[in-house]
Amino acid sequence: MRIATWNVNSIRARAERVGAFLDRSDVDVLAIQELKAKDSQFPREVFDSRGYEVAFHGLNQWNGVAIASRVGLADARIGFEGMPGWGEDDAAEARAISALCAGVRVHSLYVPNGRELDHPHYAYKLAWLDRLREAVAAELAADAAARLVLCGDFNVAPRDEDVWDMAEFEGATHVSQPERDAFQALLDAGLAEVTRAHTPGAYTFWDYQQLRFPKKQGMRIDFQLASRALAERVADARIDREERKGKGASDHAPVIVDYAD
DNA sequence: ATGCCGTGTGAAACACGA
Repeated sequence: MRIATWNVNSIRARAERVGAFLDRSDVDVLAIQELKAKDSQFPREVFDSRGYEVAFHGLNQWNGVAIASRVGLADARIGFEGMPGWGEDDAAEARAISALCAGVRVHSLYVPNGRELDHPHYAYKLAWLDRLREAVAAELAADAAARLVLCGDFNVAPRDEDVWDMAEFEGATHVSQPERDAFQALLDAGLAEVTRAHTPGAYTFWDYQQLRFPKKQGMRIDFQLASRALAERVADARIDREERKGKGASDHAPVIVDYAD
């Protein structure tokens, strides 16, 4: 089974590109982040016309997540147990959705950005990651052999090599120790990051500003974290860097993993 | 060339991203 994760930065602006990606990439499941659309605005036809079932969750112009599958899509769940909210009303944001696809619990996650180290959004990000860890731990405690994968934009660069120049990130989010500790804690809960070993030195995101892509100044912040039972089935992984090229590209590239049946 | 920020809202300027 081939599973991809991709922060598309607007599903409406990227509808044609997403369709073209499905046509050429032969993915069975696509986890999508940053829809930037509410449910009523979601372009179902992109997926319907290609034989993909799709579950999506969008509340407004921010965030938004979806899962498309051509190998079955059942028991879609919005959010996760204990997911923190944000804002004055502490409302849940559209940052998590999961579904059962061919026996695998696939999560599509858009981890909060954090904004600045002293911003309330940073504390929100850390709490969000910690509650996610608890939810995963509970899921694996119930079934240690569960096949599950956390796909998404984690907004954390776990290692120094995951940014082009650490000097550019002094005092910045994404590389701070608490964020990296939170990411590691997710792994310690019983998950393995399965893309890095197959894509050494690669990035998944390049800022639109400052010519980051042609300068090869990117970040590795998009991952697939698989449970042990699924991680042992990984055959290959790649990052579709071509997708970042040209007019109308998302600032993130798709991250694709092949799992043996 | 991969090329100097993009998307949504709403109709100018701002929120948000990382």
